[in-house]
Amino acid sequence: MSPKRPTYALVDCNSFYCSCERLFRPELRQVPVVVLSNNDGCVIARTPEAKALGIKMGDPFFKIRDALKAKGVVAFSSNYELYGDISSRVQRTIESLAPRVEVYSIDESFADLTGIAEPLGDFARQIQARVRSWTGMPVGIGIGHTKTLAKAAQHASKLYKERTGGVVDLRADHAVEWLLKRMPTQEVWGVGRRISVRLEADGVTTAWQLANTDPKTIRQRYGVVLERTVRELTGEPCIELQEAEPDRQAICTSRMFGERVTTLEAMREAVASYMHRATQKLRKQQSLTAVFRVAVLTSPFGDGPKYANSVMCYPPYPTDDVLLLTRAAMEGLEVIWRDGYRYSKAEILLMDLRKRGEFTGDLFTPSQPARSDDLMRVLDLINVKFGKNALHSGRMPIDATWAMKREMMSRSYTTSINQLMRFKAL
DNA sequence: TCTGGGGTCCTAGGACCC
DNA sequence: TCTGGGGTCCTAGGACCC
Repeated sequence: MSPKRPTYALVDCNSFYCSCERLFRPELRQVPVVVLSNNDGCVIARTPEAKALGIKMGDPFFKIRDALKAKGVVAFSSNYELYGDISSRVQRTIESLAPRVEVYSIDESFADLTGIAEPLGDFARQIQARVRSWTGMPVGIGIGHTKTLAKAAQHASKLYKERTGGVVDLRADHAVEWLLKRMPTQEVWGVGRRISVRLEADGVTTAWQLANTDPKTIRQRYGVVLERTVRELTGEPCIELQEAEPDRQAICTSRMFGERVTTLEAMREAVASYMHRATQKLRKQQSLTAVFRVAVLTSPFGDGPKYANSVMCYPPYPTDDVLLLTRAAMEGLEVIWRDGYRYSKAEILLMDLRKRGEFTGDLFTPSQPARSDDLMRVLDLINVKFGKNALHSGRMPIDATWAMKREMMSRSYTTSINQLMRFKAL
């Protein structure tokens, strides 16, 4: 084995959202905890204790509310401000030890361990211990020669936590074989429900069988994505580490309402609010949008009349000006709005994003005037200083009737001076 | 009453061009 | 009788991820 052979670690926070809540509620360490989606809709994170009680991902909260209470499960509304801040602390801690890190999601990072001194198992335990001591977050770590194998190793570290202490080194061939033989295809990174059903019909049920199919045949029957997965399972790297986070190609803000919207006026407020949020993300990555889409939808559930429609809107020039975009969105909304429905959701999708400067105006296509730039700069400065929604367009309400329901939300302990943790001396 | 949100990549097919 | 071929761009839809 060449010492240069690529080696990756996947660092994964255990039940991330739930663990964030537990950080500031130590009395819940042994108590089953779940975190709910927006509007307290359904379960999106569970501690092992909650899993053991049979609570499933996606269980609608209103159906299991009483059962949760009876079993002593504590439920939280999702608090993304808190999770986002804890996440960046964990990432910075990992980066203090590993030179090259890809932030893969809010609770997972890949680290490139190529060339790091053996034993790597000890190095991984060092990361684990430092994250625990600096942030309080428990993490599991998997090591492999490809990202897909590192993922599989991390999966095993969770499954066999007692034996492994949450660190699995899956570089040896016999270890790979042992694990993949016990791993259903659907647990493999990149194999979802649809593909696993088709694979099963082809007689492939374990990751080991998948690793031993002919990649060319897989490409023909399933496409290049699965082919890469197969190669990665055999130890051939096909997916590289992405250190720099690429700019988004589309920015979407869509949310269910806390209660149904039935008037155009309320829908205008909602669309303006979503545009406010979407353009903040847009300006953060310093892009301009040339086309966007506004959509309104009724709930797919229940037996009320259903309606969903969307419209593409074209601002006069690529822009990040929330006022201009909000006006255009209001015109678009007029086109698709129909009275008589109980709307459950609206959506803003900013598309055709361009970097500033990439777009060159000419005589006939103007570009954004400097006063818009100035105004947006001031808007963002004020909102950084006084909170995300301190300054906003007049269309956006201060207190909306349709706002998200979050009845069980914890404090923003780490990001708001008014919500710090409090102690009482006895 | 009440069922998440935000992304990515790939492919197929149509329009259009020379 | 015989009815091109290759390229690009765009869009819609499907699959996946957390």
